[in-house]
Amino acid sequence: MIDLKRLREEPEYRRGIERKRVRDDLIDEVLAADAEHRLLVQEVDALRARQNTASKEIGNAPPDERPAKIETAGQLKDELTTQEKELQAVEARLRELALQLPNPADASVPDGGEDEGEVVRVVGDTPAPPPLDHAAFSEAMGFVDTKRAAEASGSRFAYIMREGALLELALVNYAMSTIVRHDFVPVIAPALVRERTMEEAGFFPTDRAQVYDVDDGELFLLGTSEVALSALHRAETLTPEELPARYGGFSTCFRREAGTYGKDTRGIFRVHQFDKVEMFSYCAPEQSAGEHEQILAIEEEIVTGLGLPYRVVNIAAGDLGPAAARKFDIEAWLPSEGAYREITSCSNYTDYSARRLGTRVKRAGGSGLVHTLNGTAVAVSRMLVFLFEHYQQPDGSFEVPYVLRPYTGFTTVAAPA
RNA sequence: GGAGGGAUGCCGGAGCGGCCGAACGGGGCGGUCUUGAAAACCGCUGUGCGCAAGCACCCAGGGUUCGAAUCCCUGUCCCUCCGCCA
Repeated sequence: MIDLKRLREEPEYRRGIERKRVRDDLIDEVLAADAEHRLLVQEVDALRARQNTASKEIGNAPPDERPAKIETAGQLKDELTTQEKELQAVEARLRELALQLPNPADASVPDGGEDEGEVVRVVGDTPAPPPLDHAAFSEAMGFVDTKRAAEASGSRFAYIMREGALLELALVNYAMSTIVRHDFVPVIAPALVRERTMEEAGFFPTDRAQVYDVDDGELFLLGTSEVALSALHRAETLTPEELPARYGGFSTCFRREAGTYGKDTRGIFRVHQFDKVEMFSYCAPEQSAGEHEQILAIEEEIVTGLGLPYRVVNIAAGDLGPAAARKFDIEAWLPSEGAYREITSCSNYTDYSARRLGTRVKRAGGSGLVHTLNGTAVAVSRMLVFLFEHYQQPDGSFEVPYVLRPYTGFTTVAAPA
C-alpha cells in the first residue's frame, strides 16, 4: 500500500510510481477518491461529534426532559447512519484503487523493462558447457528422478536422491550458518498460512493463482517463507534498539508456476516444490538502503563461496514488481545455456508492505512505519542446477564445492559405471 | 471430536449500558530528600488520523440502543476437562 499523503504532496513520489509504467489516469483517480474521502471523513466526524454530545446530554438530563432529547439524538443518528454508509463505500473504492498503485521506484533504479536492468558488476569467468547439462547429469548420477516424480505428483516435481539429497541439506546448512553469522535469527516457519497473512504480505490478490489452496480457502502453502516472516511482527511497534531485526527463514516453498508451460522444463530449474533459506529484515527507514547493500553482500558471499561466476543486476523500474522500490538480482552463469540466470534476488520494500502489516518503530515524537527487505540466501533446487554443471568433472564425476564439504561428509561422487 | 472458562493500557488486575480512554497495584520516566545510593514522598506515563476543534481504538467483524469495555451473534486465539492419536 502506498503513502497517500506523499502521493498528494511529493511530485517525486508520484514520478516513482509513473516510472513503473502505471497509467496516469489511475493515479489521478486515486487522488480524486482520496480527496473525496478526506472531505467526507471530516463531515462524518463533525456529525458524530454532535451525536456524541447529544447522547451524553441525555444521561445528564432530568427524566422528564429525556424523551425530547432522545428524539433529536435519534434524528442525528439516522443522518449519521446514511453518511457512514456513504463513507464506507468511498473508503472501499479508495482502497481498491490505491492497492493497485505500486511502491514507487527508487531514484537509483534504471528506467525500462525486463531486459533493461543495469549490470552492476560481473564476477568470475564463464566456462564452456560441460559434457552433460544439469538435467542429464543429475539423472545420470541418480541425484534427481523427475520421471518417477511425474508418476507420483506430476510434472515439475522431483525426487532428489542419494548424494543429491545430502547436497540439498548441505546447501541449507551452509546458507543458514552463513546468515546466522550475519546476525539473522534462524527460523523454521510455518509453511501453511491463512488468507489474511497472504493478503498482508502482499501476495493476495496479485499472486493468488501462483499459490496452492489446501484447505478450501482456509490455508495456503507458502511460495516463500517471506510470507511467514513478514507476519512475525504484524501490528507491532518495535523499539529502535530492536532494529534491524533480521530473520533467516527455512521452509519448503510451493508454487503453481501457472503460465510457465514449456518454460524451463528440463531438470529442477523450475519446480513446484523446493527448499529455500530466505533473509528477511525489518529496519528503520534511514537504515534500509544500507541494509539492502548488506543483504546483497551476503548473497554474493554465498554465491562466491560456492565458486559460481555471476553478475549483479539493478532491476529496471518496469520489472520491479509492485512491492519493491529497488531490487538486485544475482544471476549465475549457466554454461549449458550460455547465459546468466537468476539465482538469488533481494528487494527493498521500504514502507510499502509494512503499511499493510502495521509494523512500526517507536521514534522521537511518535512512531513510523518500518522498512522491510528480503533476499534469497539459497533456493536449493535452483542452486543444485548450477552446481551440477560447474562441479561436473571431465571424467563424469561430481566434486563437492569446498564450502559444502563440512556438511556432506564426502568430497566427490564417482561417475556411474 | 465433545463440554466448559477466558481475552481490558508495558505487566498484573478492576470495571452498575451514560459521569470510562478506562479504578487500583507494579514497572518505566522526571523531581524532592541524600556526599552517593536505597527507602519515602510528589508528578508524568497507550495509539492512529487531523493544522486544530475533534474522531476512532478495551481480541476481530457484525448487531441492539439516543448512548456499548459493559448486552446479542459470528470469527480468532488462550486455558481446563473428556475422548482420540503420537
